[in-house]
Amino acid sequence: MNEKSSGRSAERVPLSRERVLQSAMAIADDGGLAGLTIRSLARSLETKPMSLYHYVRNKDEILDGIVDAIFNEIELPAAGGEWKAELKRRATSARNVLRRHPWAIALMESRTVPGPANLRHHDAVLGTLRAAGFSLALAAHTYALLDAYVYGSALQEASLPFDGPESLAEVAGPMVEMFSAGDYPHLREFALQHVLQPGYDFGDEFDFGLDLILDGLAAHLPKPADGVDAGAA
Amino acid sequence: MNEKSSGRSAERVPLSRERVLQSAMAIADDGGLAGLTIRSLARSLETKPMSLYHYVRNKDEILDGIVDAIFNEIELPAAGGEWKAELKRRATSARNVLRRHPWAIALMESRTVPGPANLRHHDAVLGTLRAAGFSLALAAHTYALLDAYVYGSALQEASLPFDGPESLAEVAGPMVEMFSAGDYPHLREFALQHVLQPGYDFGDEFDFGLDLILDGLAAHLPKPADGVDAGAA
DNA sequence: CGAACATATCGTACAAAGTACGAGAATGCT
DNA sequence: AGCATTCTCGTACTTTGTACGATATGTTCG
Repeated sequence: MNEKSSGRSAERVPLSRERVLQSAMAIADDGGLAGLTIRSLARSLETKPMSLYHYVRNKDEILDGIVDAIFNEIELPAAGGEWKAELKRRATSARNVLRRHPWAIALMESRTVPGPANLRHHDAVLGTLRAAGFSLALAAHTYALLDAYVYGSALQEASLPFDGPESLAEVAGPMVEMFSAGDYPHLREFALQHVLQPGYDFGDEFDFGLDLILDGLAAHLPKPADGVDAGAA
Repeated sequence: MNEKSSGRSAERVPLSRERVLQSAMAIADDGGLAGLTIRSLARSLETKPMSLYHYVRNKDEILDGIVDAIFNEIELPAAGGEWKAELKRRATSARNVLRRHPWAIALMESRTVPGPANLRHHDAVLGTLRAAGFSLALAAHTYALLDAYVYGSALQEASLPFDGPESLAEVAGPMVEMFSAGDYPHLREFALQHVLQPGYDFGDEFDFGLDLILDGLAAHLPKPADGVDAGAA
């Protein structure tokens, strides 16, 4: 009746590259990148460090892998849809993903080899833009601008010393006092009169910028051609 | 006639926190963050690892220190100047600094305690905005948007697998072939028809976005009041 | 001048990390 | 059953940050 030693061993899911990457993400999610070590990863998979090396070449490959997994979580824009709505959806999704996995931002800089999910992603966005009539040049501008904004926003949020509107006061209060000496008058005003006011949430800033950018881009499109008909030619 | 042992020892500049940080930046500049270790730092200062600990508490303090040094290199906007020009100057300067020190971007995310240069910087930008008539709310939006864009652009450039328009071809050529299989058709078109065309330089994308953002912001200002005179109240 | 103290240097050593090497166990195929 | 392939992991080496405490180098005061 026994298969190997204990009945428990039967339910032991076999190791796999997928499981390794999944576990790695889970660890990074709640311990930061620093908490992700080969040893901690092995522990969480109930195995030993060196066993992992059968599924990944080295730690860098794990990092590349989880960065690409991130791209898989971001919603792709639909090629047929209205470009502004599609881009907004995609940007918002990307931003939410990066909020959920703040460690990914730091990784993006160091991992220069794009994975398949990353490529698929870029391709879909370009497809949406081209279908909407963006020239190649404008598509390039758009892509650079939007992505910079999304990543930059994520970077900003990740480097804030607080996590949400609640914990803001805990940090900002003491901080304001520190520079009540007279340095940083504008910063002081800004903190006291705006940021620390009830209802302020830094997270809300994202939409303002996103809309401003999308509207600005719309103005660069040759002809919306959404009048009933322009008589044309 | 001898002072200590050899005449050479006289010209040995004494260690100091400044020199430690300076050396750290130099090492990071040409070896990346990974090249910056306590030992490599000590070597470059011609001393021994443990000697550094008299000037900094630990490595984290070094990292905080060089991040703040980065902010010192960014041009501050003048409070009196025309806001758009001032913001553009500052954004361009920040972007250039981050290009020169790409490692700084990765650090920004992890270092959550702002240094004095960082604070001074924020204060100056806010001052410029307020002087130009930005409400606190609009100033917050502006700051978030512009910084996100600048940092995001830097992040993008840092994660490119090439360094300039020249080395682009070396990397992109093989890459395009890799997905000539039929996947990523838009990416392929984009690369072949646009990015790989002579004259394309990703670095040029920055200005497009910056101008778009600044123009968009201008539209949010209550009244330029730059007509000869508005009769006013 | 010398003793006492402060400041700065650094030798030694340890813990935590990535991973090379190769032995052993498990599994599949004929 | 026997062999080959695949997977597991024990051991050990290297690189890192840095704790601890010893030395050396001024500085001050009697």
